[in-house]
Amino acid sequence: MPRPADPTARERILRAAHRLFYERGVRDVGMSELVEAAGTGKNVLYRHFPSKDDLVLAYLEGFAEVLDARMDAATAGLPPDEALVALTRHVADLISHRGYRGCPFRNYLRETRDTRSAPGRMALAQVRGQRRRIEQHCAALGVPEPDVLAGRVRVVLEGMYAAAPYPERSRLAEASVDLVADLVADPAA
Amino acid sequence: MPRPADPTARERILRAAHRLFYERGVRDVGMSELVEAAGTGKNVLYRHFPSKDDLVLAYLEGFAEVLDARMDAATAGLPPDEALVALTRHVADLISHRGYRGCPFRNYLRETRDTRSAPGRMALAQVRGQRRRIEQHCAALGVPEPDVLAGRVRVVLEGMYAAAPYPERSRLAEASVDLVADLVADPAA
DNA sequence: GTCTATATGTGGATAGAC
DNA sequence: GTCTATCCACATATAGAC
Repeated sequence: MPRPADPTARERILRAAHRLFYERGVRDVGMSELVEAAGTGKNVLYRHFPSKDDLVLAYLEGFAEVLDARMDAATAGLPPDEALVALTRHVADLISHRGYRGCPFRNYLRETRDTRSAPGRMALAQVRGQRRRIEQHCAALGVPEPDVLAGRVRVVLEGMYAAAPYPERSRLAEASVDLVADLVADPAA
Repeated sequence: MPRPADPTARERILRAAHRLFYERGVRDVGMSELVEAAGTGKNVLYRHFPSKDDLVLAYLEGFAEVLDARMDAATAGLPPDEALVALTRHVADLISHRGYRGCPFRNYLRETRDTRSAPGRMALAQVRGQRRRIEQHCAALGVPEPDVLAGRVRVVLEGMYAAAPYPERSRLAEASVDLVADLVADPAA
């Protein structure tokens, strides 16, 4: 297979994009600041990524790969009820972590209100993917109204992501895990 | 009392700011577009609002006045358990409404990540005010752990606000109201 | 590959003609 | 008050020297 001339520059760019875009937001970070952080030239950046949207898309795809893998690992092989709690536990651990800045896909969508360009559609697909996960687990539970339970769980997860910037996020994360555990244990409540 | 020379220009500016800032976000709307929508001159705008932050602050304060009043009206005179449900019901009605674009204060904070300037601190104060409302109602309930319940209710409300852009927001709103009603009815669950 | 200069557009903010 | 021109900073994106 054809091998790129030198992967180091591309890697440095992606690493800088990952850090800066996530910490400060896509709109706040200019291409000039990015090349400075990557230690490369502008022409090299635009050779690898013809537009900023292309770089943002690569940034989001990199995040999706690792986040999806971790989410899969957190719920793999579990029965649906435990999977729902594990999924919530996983997100709770995420938002409790130092340096966590919220879900990168939701952040991008709310920052840009972009749902049409390539990165916008990609971020939307990620959010919908999480919705599908929850709905599938709820459907597998065999409860009379799985969509009602799925709606409740989704609201709690959205609330956790939204609470990521708050100082008391750890407390809210624990409250969310307990809440979802209760919901799954007694879906008719 | 001293009366401004002619309130019509200022009113038109505020009306245009209210509509454009809320629909498309503060960052997306430039001062040039704003004066065009208001049908006024730039010098007049900068005479009433010396900087964009001043205009944004006035925009947020206008929102706060009406939103606080409606929230007060929705929960006035109710016992704490009913107040919590009514508060949730109120937000559920808000996000189900056509043209609703989410909480303007949370939108501003997430759009700008600004918590230091005047509008940023004002938006933060609004979010904290809602937190205080919930915590006071929970404390008045007399349950053993009011903070745990408050955390659960807050996560649900944050989730509702975050779900405002979703097409299925009405379903999620109803699920949220039912969920909070269950939580209040059986706080130990 | 790095580095500098620059084209082009747009942001907030100002000044002047009328 | 309206309307136009403009300053300055910074955004994306391009071109060229080395």
